[in-house]
Amino acid sequence: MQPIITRFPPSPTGFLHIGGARTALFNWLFTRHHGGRFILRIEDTDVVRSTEDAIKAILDAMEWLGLDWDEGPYFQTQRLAIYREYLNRLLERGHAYYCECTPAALEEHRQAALAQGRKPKYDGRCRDRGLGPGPNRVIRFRCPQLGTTVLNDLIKGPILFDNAELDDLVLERSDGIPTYNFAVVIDDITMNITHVIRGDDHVPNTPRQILIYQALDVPLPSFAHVPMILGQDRAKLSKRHGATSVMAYKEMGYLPEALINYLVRLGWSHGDQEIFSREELIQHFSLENVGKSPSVFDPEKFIWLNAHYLRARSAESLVPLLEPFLAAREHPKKPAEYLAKAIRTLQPRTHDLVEMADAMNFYMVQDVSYDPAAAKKFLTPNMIEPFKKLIASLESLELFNEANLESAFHGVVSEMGLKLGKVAQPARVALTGSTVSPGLFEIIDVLGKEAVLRRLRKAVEYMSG
RNA sequence: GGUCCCAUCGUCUAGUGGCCUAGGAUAUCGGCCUCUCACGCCGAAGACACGGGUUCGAGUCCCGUUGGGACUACCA
Repeated sequence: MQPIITRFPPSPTGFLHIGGARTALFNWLFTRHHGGRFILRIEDTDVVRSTEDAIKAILDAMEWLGLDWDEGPYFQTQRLAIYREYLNRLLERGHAYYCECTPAALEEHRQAALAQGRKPKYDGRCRDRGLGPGPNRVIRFRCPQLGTTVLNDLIKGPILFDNAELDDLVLERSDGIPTYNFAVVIDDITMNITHVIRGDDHVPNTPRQILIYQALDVPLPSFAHVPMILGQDRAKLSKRHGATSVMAYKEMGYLPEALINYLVRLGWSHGDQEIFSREELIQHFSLENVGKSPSVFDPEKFIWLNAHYLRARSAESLVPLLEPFLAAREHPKKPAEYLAKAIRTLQPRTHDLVEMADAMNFYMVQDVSYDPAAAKKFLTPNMIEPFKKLIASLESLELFNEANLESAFHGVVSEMGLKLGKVAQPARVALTGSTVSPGLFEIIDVLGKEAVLRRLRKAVEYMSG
């Protein structure tokens, strides 16, 4: 059995988006599962729209997601000689021909056909003129007009196309650069690609590509077309659906393992399992379990997964990931140990790193500012006495740990004949400025004796003033 | 318009003719836990688009209808 070789061929005309990332992921998983080779190929034949920035952005995103490749990146614009060679073979065998129709004339034809309700396809007027090379001439593929072409799709099953529906597509532009449909075939042939796994928006292209394989008399790879990812309006996911770039999610505080897990479950399943480690994914992934229908991108489920992975990670590993977000909020640097301890209290309470960085605020500042409503409700003069007792009790504590803190609190509370809640909320406001926070004793433990006493005294001052 | 694809809770999905009184997840709602908020746990509500066949039996197979989507470039 021949080794499996797949490829991911983004065109560098923009960032790596969610749909492309899932296609890359499926290719990667399929390849890793079978122990094959995964090739990265940059399809930059659209020289007008391709940019260096986009190439870098795509590579960065692949790296962030942990989708490593075994070969490449190859660039199509560096392979022009190869395309030329295959083009000559096609020309020699009469499978291709020169055409001198101008884009303007073609466009006019299209419009006319559309206006009359006819199918807008190239009419083949240069087909048999026996034209040779010349300025402003393109090379077209001589498409068989009879018969049917069958695409045996691994996901969708057999799909039949009537060749009469196809027209003579352009293989090489007038500037000598091949078009996508030609370059992709030649690359897949010369790179020995065994499985072409791509979005099903490519299905209509496939019969034309198959015809080129046949004209060249080379064997076909296997094709697998995965359904689209749609936005919430059920249209193909695009910029207008909000964030669609992979790296935008990094900036929004998402974890790569969450994106991977979310994306893989869009179209693929393994029974009822929702959470997968990368190893499990490689172990279980197969094309047979890829569904046929498109799926809607659901930010709510994605955020749930992200929160899950945020909780699953060690607090220590989160420190370097969170630091840029903290720095963006202009907090001074704190020791990693302190940050990890603080992060641990926030892990079950936040869904992403942005939320976490915001929630970190009271751990990062010198003095907290009170939420006005919270202060008004809880920092009332009747709390002065309990707070003073609390301060005295905490001051005398040798070991400032959660257990001792808890008994110190309970001591004060019962002495005053109060419920813990009566003191806890005011203390929370005093320490964090807010009525919502991690557990009181966790906070105190992280903040440390000095900061806690300082904030409690400030609160007493506030209540007295 | 033409060609092609698709169709199970709002969303992601399990289901490959009897195990389905249709399962899980998320979101929603209720309860428990509790120093607040989360987490966690328990529970509720919620789907086989419709119509014909085939079959002893259909969510599962076939046909049609409807609905949605993709493509229709010297973009990829």
